[in-house]
Amino acid sequence: MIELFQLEQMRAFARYGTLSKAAEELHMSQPTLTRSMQKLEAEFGVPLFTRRKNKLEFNENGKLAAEYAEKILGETQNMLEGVRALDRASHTISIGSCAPMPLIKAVQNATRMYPDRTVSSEIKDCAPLLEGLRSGLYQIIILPYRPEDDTFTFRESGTETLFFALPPSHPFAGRTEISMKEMDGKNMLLYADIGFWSHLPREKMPHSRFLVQNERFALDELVASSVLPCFVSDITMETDGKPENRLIIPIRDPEASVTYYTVCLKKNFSQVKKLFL
Amino acid sequence: MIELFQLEQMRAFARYGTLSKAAEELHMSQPTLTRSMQKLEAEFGVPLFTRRKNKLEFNENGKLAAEYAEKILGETQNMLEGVRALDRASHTISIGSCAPMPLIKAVQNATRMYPDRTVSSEIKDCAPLLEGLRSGLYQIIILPYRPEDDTFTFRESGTETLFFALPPSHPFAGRTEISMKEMDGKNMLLYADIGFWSHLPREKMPHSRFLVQNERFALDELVASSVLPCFVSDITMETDGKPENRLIIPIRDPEASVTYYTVCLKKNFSQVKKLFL
DNA sequence: AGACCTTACGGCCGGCGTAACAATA
DNA sequence: TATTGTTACGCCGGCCGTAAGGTCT
Repeated sequence: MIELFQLEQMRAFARYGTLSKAAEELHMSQPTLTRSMQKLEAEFGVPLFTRRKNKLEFNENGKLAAEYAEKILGETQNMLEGVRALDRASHTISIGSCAPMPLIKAVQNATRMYPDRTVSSEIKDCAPLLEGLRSGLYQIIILPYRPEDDTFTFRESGTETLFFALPPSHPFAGRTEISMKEMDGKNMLLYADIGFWSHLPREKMPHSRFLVQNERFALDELVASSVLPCFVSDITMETDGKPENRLIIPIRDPEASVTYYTVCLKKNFSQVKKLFL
Repeated sequence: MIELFQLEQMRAFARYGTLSKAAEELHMSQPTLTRSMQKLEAEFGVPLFTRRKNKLEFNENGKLAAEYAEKILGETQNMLEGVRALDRASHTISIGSCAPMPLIKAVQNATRMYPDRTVSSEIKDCAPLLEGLRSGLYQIIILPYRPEDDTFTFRESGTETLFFALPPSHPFAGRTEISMKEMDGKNMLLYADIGFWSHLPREKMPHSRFLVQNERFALDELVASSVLPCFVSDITMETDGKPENRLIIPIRDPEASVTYYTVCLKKNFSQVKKLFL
């Protein structure tokens, strides 16, 4: 029976041109390779080589065989990688979210429910989240709205409400409510990784400029040491506390308050129901 | 390293459901198969089976691996068959012809020139001959006209002229020449395997009915024992002789005389030039 | 002389089958 | 009790590397 190792030897010969070189690359003795190729030829039952006294070359049969060998070895590699990837995926819980705050809770929950699995997570816009859920990239995703598609199962999983955090010196500091339109044109501090939240201010406050901070630390420093307004939410305040010297003013726009939904494929619900808070 | 034999064992297990059955089918002991699958699993580095005390089953990894195995083994089979087919083709000279008479000479010549090769031949219409030549199905073909395409090399290789063979009692028996149109409506004996020749009478004599004989013997018998006209050619008369009690009358139509051309792919000419008469 | 392929020889390891054991239905 | 899968054990064959031989550049 032909074996993969022989095909690998044949490939090495095809690549390096001589048995000597190939044997060296394969870390085996050259006579061993000679015998192995003879055996391979015998298994095919047709000549694969032209033999001149001290020169071995593929004939047409051999060239064709080598092409097939390349393909078969490639497919074998695919098999190994594919199966290992599947195994890995089955030990990983992958969570996608539209925003960071609900994700934190979801990851905590997943880690508690499946302590022996790896939990990976990422923040994306809603469209790629839905696509990723369909393709199996995520086991569950967190959206800021109810999904319509009935291939999904979902459950409400909390709300988040946005506020302006203004310095006491701000003209609007005394207000009980502010609309985003009123704040349009005012420059603001903004944290980079806020998922779908990043769309809202840019849409409603097109004349404002947002000083986007990639580092949490940098943002906190600037909030503390500047009078630039920024956003907070009820959840960030619950976890990180209210910023010092800031007044928290509700936002009138209804979009400032969202309900999150944890979503999975209906067919996978039984496997992932423990992930639903 | 994973070996094909292991993939075959895996496939057998996938097909027969238990190691015992699979081992039996593979003509090996069952403990051997147990060990082999353990080793395979180790080589993947991930579990492929769920083990209950006396039940072995594929898990999801194993199912995926088995799919790949199927594919790889199939490709291996293709390799064997493909290479063997190529080898066989390289030992075979395949000749296609539009008509039987020039083919006889061509086959004789090929057998003489390449006594160690198998010569295979077939009669087809011109279109499939040209296609077959392009696709490598034939090394050379014989056409009744010069090919135009300049990827071909050709050489004139004889002519063939058709005649009517009439019984002495036939009204036209005294003529020195007859056109096919004059014979239209008269029923005739016709041999089946005459290649492109079979088109000509049907075209020029649409009102005649042709009593097609598949057997050479039957045709000869009928020619001898009936007064039905039939066709002969200069070549058939050269090899088989003139039919008894028949008058050979030339056909006026120019299509009754053709020149044959032996054709090969230009790029193959050096390999097959010995086949050109 | 150096590079290359093939054949000869002897050691050794890996895989095989038998046997024994454990669990299930 | 019959079937199935796993482990233990000892044997044997096949594969390997070394060595030697022959050919070509």
